Amino acid sequence: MADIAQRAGVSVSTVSRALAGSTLVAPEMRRRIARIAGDEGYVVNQVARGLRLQRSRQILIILPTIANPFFGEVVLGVEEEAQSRGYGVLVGNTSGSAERAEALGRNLHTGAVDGLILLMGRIPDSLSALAAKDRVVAISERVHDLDVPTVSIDNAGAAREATAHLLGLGHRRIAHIAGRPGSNVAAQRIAGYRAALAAAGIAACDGVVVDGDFSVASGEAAMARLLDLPVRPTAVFCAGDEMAIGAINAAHARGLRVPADLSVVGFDDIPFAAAFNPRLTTIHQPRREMGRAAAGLLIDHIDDPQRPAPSRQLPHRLVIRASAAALDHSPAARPLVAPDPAGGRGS
Amino acid sequence: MADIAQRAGVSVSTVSRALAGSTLVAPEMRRRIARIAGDEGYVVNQVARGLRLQRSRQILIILPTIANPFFGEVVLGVEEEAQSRGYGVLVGNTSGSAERAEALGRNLHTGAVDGLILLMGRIPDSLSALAAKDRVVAISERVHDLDVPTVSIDNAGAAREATAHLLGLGHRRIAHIAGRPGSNVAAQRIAGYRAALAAAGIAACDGVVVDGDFSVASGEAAMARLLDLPVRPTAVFCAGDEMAIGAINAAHARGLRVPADLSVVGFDDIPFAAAFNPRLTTIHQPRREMGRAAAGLLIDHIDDPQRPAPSRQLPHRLVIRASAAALDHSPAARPLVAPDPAGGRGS
DNA sequence: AGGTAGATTACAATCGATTGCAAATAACGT
DNA sequence: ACGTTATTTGCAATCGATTGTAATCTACCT
Repeated sequence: MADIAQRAGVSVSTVSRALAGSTLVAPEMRRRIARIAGDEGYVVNQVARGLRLQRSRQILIILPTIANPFFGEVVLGVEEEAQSRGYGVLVGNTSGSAERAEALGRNLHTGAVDGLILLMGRIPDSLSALAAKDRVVAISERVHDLDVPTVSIDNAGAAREATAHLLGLGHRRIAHIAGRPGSNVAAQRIAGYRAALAAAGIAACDGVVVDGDFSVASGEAAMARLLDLPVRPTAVFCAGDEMAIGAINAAHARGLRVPADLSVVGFDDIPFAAAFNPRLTTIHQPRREMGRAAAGLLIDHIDDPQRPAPSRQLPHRLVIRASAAALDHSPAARPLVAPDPAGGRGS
Repeated sequence: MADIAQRAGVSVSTVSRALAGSTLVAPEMRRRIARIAGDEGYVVNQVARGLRLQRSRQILIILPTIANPFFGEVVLGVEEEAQSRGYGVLVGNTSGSAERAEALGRNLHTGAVDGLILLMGRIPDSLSALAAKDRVVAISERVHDLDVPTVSIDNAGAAREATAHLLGLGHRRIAHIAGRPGSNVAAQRIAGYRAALAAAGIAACDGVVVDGDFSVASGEAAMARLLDLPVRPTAVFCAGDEMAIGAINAAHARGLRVPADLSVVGFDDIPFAAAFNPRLTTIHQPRREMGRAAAGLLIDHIDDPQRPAPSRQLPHRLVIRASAAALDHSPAARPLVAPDPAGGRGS
């Protein structure tokens, strides 16, 4: 910038004002400076600017792993909203490391970013202190039991709806493969599942809940355990699509057909849910909208710290595809080991 | 920091040195300052620090979309290496917007980050100038025809291997669903596919190439076109797993069984490749290693700008699973519209 | 011609760290 | 007791911007 100032024969303050489009600098001079800056390939140093202004116009999304397909579109939504309001978005991956989460969170204190969006429920205590403060909003998972504004869906209601769908198809022995113990949303989905069974007057002992951790492998393992039960469930509601996929694969491995022998309902409607075979019946979360809403809340609050960010709940939707079907009461149904007429499955 | 200095009755320079662990400050004083800093909950302002030192110890990964499952583990690899060398990692999503890509790239100039890792081949011209410079490495896709150090696999060789696998299973009419036109890796994979056919003495006209764009939908559309051909291919090699999944779904929609009626080989070995039904035979890319290697190259170069970063090629691996099988020569095979004995597919 | 409002531009402080060099203090030998 | 060296600490400049206030300049009015 000093370069440009010298070139234009003015002081750096004038250059700064000219580049900022201030009316305090003569229009002709403004054009001249803009031209020189262009020629020089000058770009303002955001670090210096950030130091002076004490803000970066950047927000940071912290998530456990970028590999989780649920997050992709959430990030997109955040970016749409942020961009339209002049903010940039960065994504930080903790890989489950508390240390890394802490390092990322520090970016808020150090002025590198103006706000934080958390896509995880478990955060190190050092971050709690931070999150309790300000300029932080969460998506999907409530952060511990902190009072962080959260954008989510009605997880219990959605789980109730998913289970009711299965009940409506005639199923009575409906199992549940739950999310990671300790997760808030996992608990809410269990509660919704139980509520639906109770509302249908089904005894608790006919409902079976097995814990998973949202991964394909955990769904497979959980399903294997369910299939070993003396009296096998005819349907299973999974707290995540990956676990539903794992469950279906486990059923296939036993020669069971989905949905003919076993109905499966997932949760999240991840991008692959519609491409999987069979196509997954699942609860759709408005991921992009959730991202937008969270970014909106956060930026509102950054731009006007007076206004506290409220929590928001967005509508979900049951998407009926092909992995859950009406219960077949014929005696041939539900064989212990189903024949596999297609012959092409598994290996 | 001034606070701490006052509290400890020393100057800020002493505090700075104490916190940096300099031997120039008395051990006792160092402990005292560390304690006070801890009590105050002080964290150094990285923006100010970055301005003074002209480096941030952060690197930025720029990718087209975080939703692409290929990238997840690459990012993990980058993070592992970066963390072990004292660098932080941020991820920037362009969503295909050149404007956003440019804004992200500027972070290098402005000192917000010390280096860039590009996971995309197409970058705006404004970024080209930048990329041509320094402190930039690419993964997988070569950047335009710029001389940016690149970490990749032997795409042509891998494609040749995949096609040879199909040839080895007895297939002769092998189609190819290619990646996005203009993509470097797509072109290399086409070349490898052609080379394999040529080496097997198969006339070019028996090879059919249809363009896709790496998405599930494009694979589905491409396969539909291939199945409309007067003489249908018995196998297809897809330049990406998502397209392979789309192709398989298109085949199912026509009542064809995979691999009984159609063999499919993918590319990338994305996380879902093993969970899909049928499990995908595909080329595995060492994603995590690629991330590590790229980060290593970049940081080597940042830490010692003398040393130019070389390109590196990592080994790939053909993973044989269940989506490709030996060609069935029986007359019943390859019906125009296959019966669907399982009855549970599609909807 | 003198004065003044209005338009431009420059000066200098500031953001929060780091660091070379000078200054102060302590320890020690003679 | 004094000079010398070793150890600590402080001063002040620096990184690259922004901005309140002062200074300068222009032009116009009387």
